[in-house]
Order: sequence, then structure tokens, then C-alpha cells
Amino acid sequence: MTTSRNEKDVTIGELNRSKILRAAEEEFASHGYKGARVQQIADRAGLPKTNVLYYFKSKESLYLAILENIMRLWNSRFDEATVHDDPARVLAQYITDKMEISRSHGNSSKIFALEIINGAPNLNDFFKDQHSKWMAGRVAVINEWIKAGKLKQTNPYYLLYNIWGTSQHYADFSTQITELQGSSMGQQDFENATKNLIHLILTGCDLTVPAEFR
Amino acid sequence: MTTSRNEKDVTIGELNRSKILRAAEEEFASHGYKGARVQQIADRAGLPKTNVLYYFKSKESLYLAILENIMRLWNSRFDEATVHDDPARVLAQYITDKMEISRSHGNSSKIFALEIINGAPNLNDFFKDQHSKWMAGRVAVINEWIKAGKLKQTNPYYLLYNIWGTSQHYADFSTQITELQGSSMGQQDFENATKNLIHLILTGCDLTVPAEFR
DNA sequence: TAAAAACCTGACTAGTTGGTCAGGTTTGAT
DNA sequence: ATCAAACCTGACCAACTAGTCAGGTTTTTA
Repeated sequence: MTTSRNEKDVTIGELNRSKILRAAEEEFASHGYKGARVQQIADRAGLPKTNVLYYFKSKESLYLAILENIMRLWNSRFDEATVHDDPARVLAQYITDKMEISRSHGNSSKIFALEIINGAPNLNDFFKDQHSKWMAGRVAVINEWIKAGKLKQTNPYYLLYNIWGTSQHYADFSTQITELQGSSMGQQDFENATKNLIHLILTGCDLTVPAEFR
Repeated sequence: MTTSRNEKDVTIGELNRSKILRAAEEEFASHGYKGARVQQIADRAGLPKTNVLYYFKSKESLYLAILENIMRLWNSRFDEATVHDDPARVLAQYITDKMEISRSHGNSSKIFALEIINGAPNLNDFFKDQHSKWMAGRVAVINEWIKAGKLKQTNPYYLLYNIWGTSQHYADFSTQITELQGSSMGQQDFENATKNLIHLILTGCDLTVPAEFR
């Protein structure tokens, strides 16, 4: 038996990095960038503060690393949709994806929301530009659907804002929801909320909900 | 001519207080509670920092004063609705009110959102309790509407979350919206978005949009 | 007009925070 | 066994922040 690592082992560095990232996500999500404390992140990760700074040069670089991970979550099947696809299926799937992110990556959603509310001071121009281009592309597809008679006349921007606003709400306002309902939302609640939302958005667009999303 | 103030005059104290509150709203909205700097609030208000602390004992008491103002905004005509009212009109009006708050009190909406995302650390139990009771009352009315056949079977919680999520989005994500649309939303845009949202929510509930909200 | 109340502020302080540094130990390849 | 790379951390510090305080000025009241 050899003591050297094989490909499946994780080095202690990799383990600590992921510990730190997880701890930092919680801390940033519940206090914002300026409000987050490096010492608190270290405590959550069960490491001395100095060790956190050993893996991540600074609080800022740690935050940017997290932000980069979050951006990757934003990708979805909607990105490649074209006028030839069925709007009902594409939108229903997109809503499902967004709701799933709210459920399984609540802290990421919160950090993103905080970033935007604060005026996106840490999102670089590259991301903003990329995001604008993505939006322009999606708006174009929606407009083509309308022109092709596959979707009723509607404002594509508001349509997307409605999807974002509703699905984000379940992550960002989870505290309020828990308070008001008396308990936090479980897997089943999320499934119901997703179906509810798909029905709302699709009906609002005069679309029929595909059987597989009912 | 007398130099003493008559009833219409505002004392210098009242003027400064409102200057400070306005400045603090901006600062808290764009940096959160922990991230906000008293010095920065003073600069925005055009006053020395010591003067800010003269009017408000501490950063916390200033924040709480703002939070109290915000809570007053949350009142709406929906609060007194009963089963005898028309759900279509009540909901359309409620959506209109919410959208108007997003338009005219964007910073307040943002501060509220930040507070909730961070787990509502500064909202006292009295408010939470009051809010829960309000929610229970509204849920009851919606359920009565359903029982009376005035509204189709639907989950009252999700209905309200959908209204909140969508309307808040226009305030909280204003930065993103401006970025994506190339310009910020004006009065007319808000009116269109409001009509769009009323149509969406009401159609989703099988309700007809009342003529005065079209 | 005189006293009281309200308003103002520069200089200071105690506490907190992100980050450095030097001197360690452990791990892995050869 | 050796050596370099990776990992670890207590002690420390410079910068910043909310808040104090004492000694003012201005405004209002009687």
C-alpha cells in the first residue's frame, strides 16, 4: 500500500478550500460583502483566520471566487433555445431550473441578489456585457415566437422579470416565508410552488402547460 | 414682522432630520446595515458626522427610525378587504399599490429586502407577529373567496408570494433592469409593467381584469 | 434682554478589522 | 533519507469606525 495520493484522493488543500468556500457563502449571504467578517468565515470553517488568508489572498478574492461559482449556475437549457423550440416547454423548463436553484442554492441566490441590490459593484464589465448579450438573444427568440404565432403578443422583458422575481423570491425571502408559514419549505413545497408558477406564467401567455410539467 | 417661527415654518432641526433620513436611506440601501458608514451618511447630507450623531443617538437608532418609516408604507387597501369585496378589484389595486411603492420608494424596498435576506435581524418580534397575523387574515379572506366561488382554487400563499416577488423585483433589481434595457424605467414603463402584472396574476386566477385597470 | 433650549463641531478614543510576517510542521516525490 | 513544496499559525499592526465630550454659537421663550 502506497502513501502517495491516487487520482480519487483529495488533497488537504482542496478539502480546506471547499470548506472555506462553503463557510464564506453562508457568511456573505447573511451579512453582505462589507458586513461579512473573515474571522467569522474562519470560525464557520473550523480553521484559524490566518489559514483562510493562506488559501485566499484577501477577503475580496474569496468573494470573487464565490461570485464566479454563482455565475456558472445561471446557465440553463433556455440559453440555446431557438424559434423552432416549443415556447411552453422551454419556459416551463426554465422556470423549473430557476426554482431548483432557489431550492438547492439559496445562499448563492441571496449573494447574487445582494450584489444587484447594492448596484453590482463587484460584477465586472465582462459579465455585464455577457449578460446583456444573453438577454438580447433571449428577447429576440421570444419575439420570433410571437411573430411565428407560437406565443401571444407580450413584452419579453416583463415576461423574464416575472420569472426571475417569483423564483428568486423563494430563495431571497426564505426567512419571511418560514416566518409566515410557520415552517420552512421542503422539497414537496418547492415542487408545488414550481407547478403553481409554471401554470401562472404559461397561462398568462395563453400557453397550455405541457403534460410533463403538471 | 416677527422672527419666531409660525406653524408653517420648519425648524432647522426638522429640516436636518429629514436630510439625514434621506441620506441614510440611500446609504443603507446601497451598502446594507453593516456596510453603511455614518461618515458617508453625513457627507451625503452635507453635515459633519458629529451633527448626525447629535440628531440620532447611534447608527442603530437611525436605522430603526428608517425601518419604522418603511413599515408604514406596507399598509394598503388590501388590509381591510373582506369576502364581500370583488377579488379582481382588490388584487388589481394591491398590485398597483405594490408597484407604486417600487417606483417611488425604491430605496425603502431595497432596505426591506436586504433586511429579510439577512434574516431580519433588526425586525423585532412585535413586527413579525403583526405581519404573521396580517398574513393569516389575508389568507383567510382569499380562502373565503374560493369557498364563495368568487375565485378559483389556488394556494393563497403562493399567490401573495408571486405578487410580492414580481413587484419587488422592479425596485430591488433596478440596477440590473437598467443595465439590460439600456435605460432606467420611467413612469410610463412602470404603468405598462403594472398592467402587464395585473393581467398575469388575474388571468392566472381565472379572473377578468376590471376595466379601470386595463 | 436675559436665561434656557436647541443646535453645532473639532479633537479625541476605544474597539474592530483585514491583512502581514516570520518561523514553524507535514507531505510527497525521488 | 532528503529536500522542496505545501501547509500552518501566533503575534502583531496599520487603518478604519462608531461614538464621546467639552466648549462653543444660535434661536426661542418669557
